[in-house]
Amino acid sequence: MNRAELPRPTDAELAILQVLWELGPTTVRQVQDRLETERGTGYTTTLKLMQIMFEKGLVDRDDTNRSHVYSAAVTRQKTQRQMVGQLLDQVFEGSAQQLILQALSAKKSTRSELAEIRKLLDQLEGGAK
Amino acid sequence: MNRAELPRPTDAELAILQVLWELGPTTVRQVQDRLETERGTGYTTTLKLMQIMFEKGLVDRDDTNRSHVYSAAVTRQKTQRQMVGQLLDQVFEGSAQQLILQALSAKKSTRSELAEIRKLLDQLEGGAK
DNA sequence: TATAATCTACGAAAGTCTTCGTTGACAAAT
DNA sequence: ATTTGTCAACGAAGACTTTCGTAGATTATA
Repeated sequence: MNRAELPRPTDAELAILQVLWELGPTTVRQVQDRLETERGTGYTTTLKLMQIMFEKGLVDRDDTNRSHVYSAAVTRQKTQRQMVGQLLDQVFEGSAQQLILQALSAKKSTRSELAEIRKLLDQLEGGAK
Repeated sequence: MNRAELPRPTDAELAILQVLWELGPTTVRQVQDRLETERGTGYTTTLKLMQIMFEKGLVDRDDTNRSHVYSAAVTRQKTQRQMVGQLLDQVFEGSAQQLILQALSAKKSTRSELAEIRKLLDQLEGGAK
């Protein structure tokens, strides 16, 4: 079991992780094709970043074929937890409510989305002390 | 009205902003006294950071006295909004619900805190389409 | 007044992040 | 078989971040 704490992904690394999370195991080329439109960076930039991410342990790599196949070594959920936790410490003084308030105002939610959150609250209320 | 988009504060800058938000206008020395315990950095480091933040427009400065008095040029709320928005884009695919779910699981909330969130949902439901 | 303490300013070092050019290996096309 | 295209590897440049030492000015103290 690897319990070593992985570093927080940088901005460029997160963009790559997003693609890996969405597509599953893919080559640099596939990631690059996706990022080129939204980031406009060159192929070797993406390659280099993914190599660095491999060294950091953020991605796994299958190099049996000439085109190496990369996959995320951290789950989206774990990364979400890590970054939310840090954000709570850095700008919310640990107040989850304040964060939730900002999240709700940052992006207008539909009625059904609000209902889902309400459902979530119902579930949590069973376990809250 | 200054509508120019300010850069996202770095980690060290956020630590300083936290102090400025809490104490209001203060000197470098006061910020440093607060940060020394939790960060262990020297005085000139804090000074330099605050000078850089002034150049970036993240803080204001009153230099009428020899000890300059700094104050946050960005509100905590605005910074929260900025960082939550970015986090939503970077790791939540824009889903506020997912972020809220993680926020709730990242820090156990009490029953009364959950009730407050519920109240907030009630308010929002008036305006949701 | 002389000494010590405190402050700003400056510069630079060390680390990280992002970018890309170049090279050499390998594969595909002609 | 030669040419063309694709890939990983490497190195390095440039920007940014964080750190601190040193110098010079100002204030406080002895």
